[in-house]
Amino acid sequence: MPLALTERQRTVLFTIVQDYILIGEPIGSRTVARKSGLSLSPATIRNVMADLEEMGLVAQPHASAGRVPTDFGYRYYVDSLTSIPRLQSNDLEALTLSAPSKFERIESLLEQTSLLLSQFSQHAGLVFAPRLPTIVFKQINFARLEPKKVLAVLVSEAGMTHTKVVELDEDLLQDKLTEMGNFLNSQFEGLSLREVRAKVLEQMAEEKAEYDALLQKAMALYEQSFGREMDESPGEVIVEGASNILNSPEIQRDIEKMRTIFQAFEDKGRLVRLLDRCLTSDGLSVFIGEESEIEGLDDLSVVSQSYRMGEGPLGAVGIVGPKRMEYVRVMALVDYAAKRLSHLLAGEPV
Amino acid sequence: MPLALTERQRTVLFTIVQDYILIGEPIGSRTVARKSGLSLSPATIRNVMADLEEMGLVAQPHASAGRVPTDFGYRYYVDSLTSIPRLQSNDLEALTLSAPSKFERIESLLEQTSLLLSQFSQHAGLVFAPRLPTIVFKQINFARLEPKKVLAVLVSEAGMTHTKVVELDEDLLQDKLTEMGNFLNSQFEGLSLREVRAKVLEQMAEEKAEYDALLQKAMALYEQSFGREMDESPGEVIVEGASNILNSPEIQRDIEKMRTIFQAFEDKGRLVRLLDRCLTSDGLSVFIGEESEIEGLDDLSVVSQSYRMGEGPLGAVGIVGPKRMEYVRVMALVDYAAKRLSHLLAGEPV
DNA sequence: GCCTGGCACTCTACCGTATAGAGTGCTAAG
DNA sequence: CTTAGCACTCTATACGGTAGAGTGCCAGGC
Repeated sequence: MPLALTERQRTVLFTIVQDYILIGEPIGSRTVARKSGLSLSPATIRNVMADLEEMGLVAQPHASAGRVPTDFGYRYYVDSLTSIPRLQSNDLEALTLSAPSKFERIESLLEQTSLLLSQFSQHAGLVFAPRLPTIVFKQINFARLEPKKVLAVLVSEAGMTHTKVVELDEDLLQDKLTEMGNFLNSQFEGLSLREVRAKVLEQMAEEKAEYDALLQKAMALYEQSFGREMDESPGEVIVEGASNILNSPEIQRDIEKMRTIFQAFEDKGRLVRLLDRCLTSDGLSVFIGEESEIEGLDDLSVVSQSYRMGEGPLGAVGIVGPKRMEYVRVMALVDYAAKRLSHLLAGEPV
Repeated sequence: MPLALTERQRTVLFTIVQDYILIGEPIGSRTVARKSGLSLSPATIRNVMADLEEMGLVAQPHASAGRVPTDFGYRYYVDSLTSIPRLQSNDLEALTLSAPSKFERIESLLEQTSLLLSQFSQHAGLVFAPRLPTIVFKQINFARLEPKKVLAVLVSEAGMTHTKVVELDEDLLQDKLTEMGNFLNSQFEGLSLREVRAKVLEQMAEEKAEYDALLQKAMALYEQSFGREMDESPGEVIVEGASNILNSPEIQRDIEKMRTIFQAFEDKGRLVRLLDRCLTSDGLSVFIGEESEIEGLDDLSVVSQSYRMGEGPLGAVGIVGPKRMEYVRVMALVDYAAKRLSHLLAGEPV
């Protein structure tokens, strides 16, 4: 049910939301009367506000205070934005100046993106690194660290590396390892790791005779290094500017809440659950309060957008801040950052 | 000047320090009289305390409060420990149960170590990853990402990888790149990156004719990827459990201080400066308050110890917490973690 | 000469009260 | 339907008084 509001009710609601985002204190009828442009008296506004409260869109912290938007109120406000906001020209200018236009390490590019988001929004920046199954195989190398102990290094198309130390039953010399690497490279280049995995399992199930022993072992070695990893790997999250959370007064009041929030930021495994929800929705996602379903973030909002390389989405970028964040600006920032990141990864100029 | 205290003064000071660490509130003469074992009256203790105050070892928050140790007081206390404390048996037991005894990725081993330190100390855990010049060359590989764009992947003896995207003047095919990698591997294996660098510069200065063109290019490619990096690279720091800082009441009172602390944790570049000081001292280091000379950590203490692989120290582990941390236990924890890490890296059983 | 009990003093933390201010809901009149 | 007016409620702030903890100092005792 889309919940129909009259024009007047919408205006009052939006005035409350926008002013509360700006001021941070409950908004009274007097203020709304002045700022809404409705030329109505505070008394009339009060009646409208009572209606909005009954619908669950606003609430009062205590009996004689002004109104504050509820989660539902924010949701209605955000849903009313018909298109993804564009950046203001001053933001755009500042961003083109300070955002990186090339990179030497993809990991630091992701980190810089997170940092940039946090600096421009004054909230916490969030970047989900590409997850193992979605990345595209470029090259694999093995290095013999000790007898029977090998380091597998996988390079993705985007230029990220993933490593794993593997213990072997037999001791393989570096020459053999290099040969195995070359073989795997010839077989797998350009496939996603999901596809690689399927191919490996298929080959291993087939007649052993088809390949010679070494190549069979190469397959097994790959499976041992990255095959299983794919199911378990929690994925990486890069959080920057978490301390900005301390700026918002509603958090400052409650130390216990602060602790929970910082713990949530530290527990990457928990955060990653957001990634899936963002990737499936395949657009700009806004999670208000408990909508994120992440323990500890129930007093915050998350805005995120996926970035891509080639066909599929790789990961996502986002901003975490208080529920009274400037949604319009933050949404524009996140969307811009995701698009820019996608371009950079594809090697296109920005 | 070693500052000579009478036996009685030492006892009173230590009682104040230990009790304040335990309780967190200013300690009065009455309490000291009871707990010090000195069988003196509070009045006498008060005289001793006045002496200690004059020497700058203790202070009163306000005129009619008990005494609190000053930074200097903590320093005297820590310096009085003649040897590095050993772990209590219950800690040792719990640690052997929950500490990892093998690892699949060195990066996650470092992370787990940081996490372990934070969990056992209830403060923030700190791990400085090995820095570029100190690591030992194992293997290098090049992957051609796009025309004229190559990813260099360096594997260290310990099994860490370092990557860099390099833009080339000419387009080199993967075959050539592989050949270049093999050549560099044959030249450099087992050298520290500092030594590698010296060798590269030396070779490049020599007669160009000595090597053929490709190998000359290989040297240049190495220099371009990791040569310069060595001077600039800020080094990596892994902080876990920063939210534990919120446990200490003296921090909770001052939101502004909290923000500064969290910002310090986020600014890895600033933290890394501690590493140098810890490596040069080459033992267990304790920085009390401003001694760390890190902006934002002036109300905290840092305990750290270096870990090693082979001859030289690689990096350091540590704990950051309030000045009234349990120094004895924390020092034992940090020392144990560093030793254990060194063993694991060397492939020895623990 | 050192130690100790006693005492006056100081400072904080806490509690209750009073007050100003903001904002509401309701009612009655335009 | 709108609005002015009014009584009511709740918060935040300031103020004063009190209990408690701890100190410094002094005078007397071992």
